[in-house]
Amino acid sequence: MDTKTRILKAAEKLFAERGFDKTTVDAVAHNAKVNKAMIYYHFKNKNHIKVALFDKFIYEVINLIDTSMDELLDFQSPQKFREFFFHYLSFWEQRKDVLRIIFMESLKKSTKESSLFRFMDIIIKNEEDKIIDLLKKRGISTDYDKTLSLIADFFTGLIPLFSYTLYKDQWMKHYDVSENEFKEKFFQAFAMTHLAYHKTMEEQLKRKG
Amino acid sequence: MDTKTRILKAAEKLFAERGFDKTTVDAVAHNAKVNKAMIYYHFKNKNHIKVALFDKFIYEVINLIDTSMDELLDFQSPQKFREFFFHYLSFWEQRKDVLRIIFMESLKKSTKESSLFRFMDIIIKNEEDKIIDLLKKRGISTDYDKTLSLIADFFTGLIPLFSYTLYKDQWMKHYDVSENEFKEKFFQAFAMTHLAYHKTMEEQLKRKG
Amino acid sequence: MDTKTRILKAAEKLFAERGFDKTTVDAVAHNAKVNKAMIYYHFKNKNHIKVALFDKFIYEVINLIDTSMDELLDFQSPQKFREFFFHYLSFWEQRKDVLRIIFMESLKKSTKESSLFRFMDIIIKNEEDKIIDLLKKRGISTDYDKTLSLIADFFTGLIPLFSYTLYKDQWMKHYDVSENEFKEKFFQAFAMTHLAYHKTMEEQLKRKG
Amino acid sequence: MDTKTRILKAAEKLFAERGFDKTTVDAVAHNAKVNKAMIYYHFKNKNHIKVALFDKFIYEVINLIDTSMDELLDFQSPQKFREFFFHYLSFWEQRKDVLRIIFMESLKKSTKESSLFRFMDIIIKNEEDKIIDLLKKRGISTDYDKTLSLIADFFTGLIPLFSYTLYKDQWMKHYDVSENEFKEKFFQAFAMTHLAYHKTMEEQLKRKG
DNA sequence: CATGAATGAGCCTTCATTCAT
DNA sequence: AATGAATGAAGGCTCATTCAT
Repeated sequence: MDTKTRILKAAEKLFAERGFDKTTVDAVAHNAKVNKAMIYYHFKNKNHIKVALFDKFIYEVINLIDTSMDELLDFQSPQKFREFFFHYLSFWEQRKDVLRIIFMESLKKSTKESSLFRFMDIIIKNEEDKIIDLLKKRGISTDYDKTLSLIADFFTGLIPLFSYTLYKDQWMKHYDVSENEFKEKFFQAFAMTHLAYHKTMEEQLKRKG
Repeated sequence: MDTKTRILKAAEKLFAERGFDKTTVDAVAHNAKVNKAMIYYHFKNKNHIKVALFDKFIYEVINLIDTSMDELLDFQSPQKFREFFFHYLSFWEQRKDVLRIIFMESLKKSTKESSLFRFMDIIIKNEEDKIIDLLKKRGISTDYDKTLSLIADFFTGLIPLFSYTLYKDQWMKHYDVSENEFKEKFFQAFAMTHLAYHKTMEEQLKRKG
Repeated sequence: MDTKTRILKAAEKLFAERGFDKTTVDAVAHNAKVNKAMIYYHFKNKNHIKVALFDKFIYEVINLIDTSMDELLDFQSPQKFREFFFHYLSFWEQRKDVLRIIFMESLKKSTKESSLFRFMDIIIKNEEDKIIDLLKKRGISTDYDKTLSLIADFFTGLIPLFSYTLYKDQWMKHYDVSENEFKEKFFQAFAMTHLAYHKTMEEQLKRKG
Repeated sequence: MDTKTRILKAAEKLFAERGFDKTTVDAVAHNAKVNKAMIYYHFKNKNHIKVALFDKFIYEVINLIDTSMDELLDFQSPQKFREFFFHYLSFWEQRKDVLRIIFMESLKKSTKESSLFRFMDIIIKNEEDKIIDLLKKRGISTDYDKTLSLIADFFTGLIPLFSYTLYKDQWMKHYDVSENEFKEKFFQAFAMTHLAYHKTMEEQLKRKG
């Protein structure tokens, strides 16, 4: 693994652990087994490590969508949706550290970091496209409220999903729940809520023609 | 306003703005128009300001529940639920700065801060009690899955609600949506999802007896 | 001596010794027997120490002029001129360290430091005023070339004087000349050159009426 | 232009601009469009670049004297002196960057750099020789005060000349004087002062026999 | 000759915390 | 309760110099 990658790996780990501001460049260097000056050889400054981390993440998200998300979205078949859901979840679980950093940074009122919206946009846009395709295929109207859909996807779809990923460990420990039970019941809750939204939407559209 | 309160106010504002770690004690002192040493007269150290902030918040949450949340929860009457929802929301919007800080801190993997769970517990416990009361009053079984309920309340109820509060400004700006439209549609989305969960639950229990 | 003064004294000494850029804030702190952080308590940054130094110097120059330079300029009486000259010189010799710093900094092409001109202006302006007074008193025309006078005062009056002050030690050592001989002969040289200029000027003006 | 020359050119430019200490080897490398390590291939260290620069300069000064300063010094003919003066000046103006560096460095109290004296010596020595030749040719005594002559040449001859060169740009800008006026009047001032010295000297010697 | 990467020491600046009054 | 000054320990960043290729 080359120096730059080692630095990014270490930074990701430490930023997620302690937060960006509490992580020292020294610590990153040490953790990456790299001379501190090397960090400034590869990155303009501490902030730029974060930027690089986020850029790389966005790139991976785009890749995920391009390579493995074809035809996966099917609310009709419970079995297929289940598969898709857990596959999707596992991707975010693998990137939970970057997710964590993005959320931490996006929570600062003073943030100029728009990475949260940058990648949320990508995902939602993709989902929207899929849904419109689906509706068209089934001969259903696509004349739905885009803003409502956006809000629902963001706050009742993605946010719960990411929160699950980010608070999973703390949650299991605090409520003394096993991973399997947690996973299974979160899926049930998610299906009962966000999925309910998609079904309601579809029915409304069907009635329209 | 006395010194201690001024310090807490300033800290709340700045922590929310820049994050706890990026906020200097100097800045807090300056913003509170207080000599820096006074901060150490009133608080053991920087971390204790945060602790005091969180404690005060928990206290307020308990107060909210004790004083103004009687009989408000009624999923049967849409009008009443609507009222309750916005009343409830306005409380969180008033405390959004502390909420922001709590979430930021709770996202750190290394956090020993349990404030998020501390106050989530209070709210969920309260809601549970209300629901059980309601079920009993209607003669419905109270034999529901506690863990599932907890998960649903946490991830599909409170988390979307708080996220709405915390990302509201960024959201409106990024998607160029007016506050009224945003508010109204968020309510719709929330009703379609989390409320759907409560209804499904109730029906299941009714069948049980 | 208070902290701020100690810092300035130490900075003056070290900047003159090693140059501004080669002097570390650590060294200043150490030399002033002050905690390094105190420097940043009293001065915004390293550069501001220099600024404060220069400002103080300008202030002293103004003071010198206001308090002790009345009626001293008299090219007619060799004895009086001699006295004046050495008195004047001794002032600059006392401030040679700041002078040295000002010259070093002003030599940088990229300098935004105008301190050299700031204080040269003050001195030249003062000298001009004196000369005009003198000429008027003697009923001589004051219609002389201001720019020429400025150039002459600057490059053949002040610059040699300051250079003498600044290179004195190196000079004596390099050419193995005693202080007395050096002083005396520099005076002779100065009298033969810059004084010659003043005399030539006066004669020309006399002829004009 | 070969690498070594490019490095020297870049160093000269940057040292003059920012000062030796404020110039980084990186900047020199970048400016010379040379890999940083190449600098250490050609020069022992940063300081040696300066040394090389000064050595080259001394060499050029010697060359100047050897090739183009024969019989130029003639205080008798104003026209000839004028020509000589501006020719001489133009040489220094071409080397103003090195001159600037030499002066900056020589001003440091702690300097071990003797380059200023090294090249001043060469020039003064040369001038002295010329003058002695001249005096002999005219049958005038050569029994003059060497130290006085040295001091006069240094502080009222060369120093004003170099100062003119080094402060020219700042001066013109600060006092809003055109280059032509500045040049012409500086010559006048110089003639009235330093030239006056030479004339006085000669007269004194003539009287001696 | 040439280059990209590496290194250790050090520099300016900041910060949480304390002290004397 | 209040304040200005002080302190030690970092923290981010830079720099001269070197190495491997």
